[in-house]
Amino acid sequence: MRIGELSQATGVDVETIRYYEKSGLLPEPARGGNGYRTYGPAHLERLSFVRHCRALDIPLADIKRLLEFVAHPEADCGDINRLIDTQLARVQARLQSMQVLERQLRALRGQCDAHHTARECGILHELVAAAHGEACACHQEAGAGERPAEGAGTAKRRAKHVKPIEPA
Amino acid sequence: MRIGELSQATGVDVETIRYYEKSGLLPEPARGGNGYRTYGPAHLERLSFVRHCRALDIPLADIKRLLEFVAHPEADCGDINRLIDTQLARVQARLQSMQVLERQLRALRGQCDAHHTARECGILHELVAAAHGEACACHQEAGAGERPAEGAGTAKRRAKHVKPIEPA
DNA sequence: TACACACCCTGTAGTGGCTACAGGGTCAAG
DNA sequence: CTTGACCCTGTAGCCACTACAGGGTGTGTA
Repeated sequence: MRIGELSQATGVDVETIRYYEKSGLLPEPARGGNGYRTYGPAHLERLSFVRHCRALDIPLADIKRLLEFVAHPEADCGDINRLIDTQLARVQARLQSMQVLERQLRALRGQCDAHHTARECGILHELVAAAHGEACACHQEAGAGERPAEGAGTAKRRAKHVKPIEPA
Repeated sequence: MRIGELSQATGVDVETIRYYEKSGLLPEPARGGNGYRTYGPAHLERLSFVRHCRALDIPLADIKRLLEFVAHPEADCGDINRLIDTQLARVQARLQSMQVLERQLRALRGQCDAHHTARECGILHELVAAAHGEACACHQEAGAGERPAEGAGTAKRRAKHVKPIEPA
């Protein structure tokens, strides 16, 4: 099986497969005389495993850890549970912030109904008013009137996210 | 006002302010004899605007466009509405995928209750079984038993996301 | 035999929105 | 005269890819 066939079989981009190999998620495959990678069914399975985990939005580093558990079945599985719990908590936190965001954007969107000039646009007015520190439609219900200089540490949180891939 | 004070006043990290400037979101401020940036109330307001938009998870490129509308109030506001609609759609799509994800992870988590070895761990079993193409607890309700090689284009979608900052 | 075309290789750079240094300068207080 | 807080520029890192440049290989057809 060459890389293109593996790609076809799994629906994973060729470049992504090479990227996984470089990241240590897939073992280095054998090479033909021409230098081409040669894969077997074990590789396919492992790639599917990785992909399924990615569909659950599990970060590559965690997938690596899960793969170690697969390789060492005698280990205690407590860490697996914790890993999934962490992932679940991450997703739940994001879910909640998305819900809040949706409400806020809907409130903002409700400020402008028809075509005006930007000067008369309720949305722009809201955004500018918010910048003045005035109460805004989108954030009024957050219970936070004004909290200046409370951040600085707030931005420290980095919760990057890539939309999960559909299950393979 | 020096950059540190602006940072304090808005809760935005100093490095982030400089980053916004480099990205063209903030105008280049005047400089003192020592090369230090000097800001006025207009900068503060503009930074607050940017931050409020970021709290709504609006990408920097779109914020730039909104700022142009602020500068040109005679323009038609239709684009503003479309911009917010797009943003709302983006958030809603993500919201939905987060909801699905949460269900999936919960189903997966339910597979392991106590402490076993990894060999007996229901979670790991599920993940491995899924890699085999068998039906799994997490993805069974998606209505998709097996769709191999349907992807390839699926991974093309890149829906990056940074968790929105709390409203300033 | 000549060529086109599909596939493969490596390596590097780009995405977004920051964050974190390294390596230096400036300024006020003690 | 030193300490420390602040400021400067520039570069590299994060994540999970994606995209390309610049080359080699293998197969089918004219």
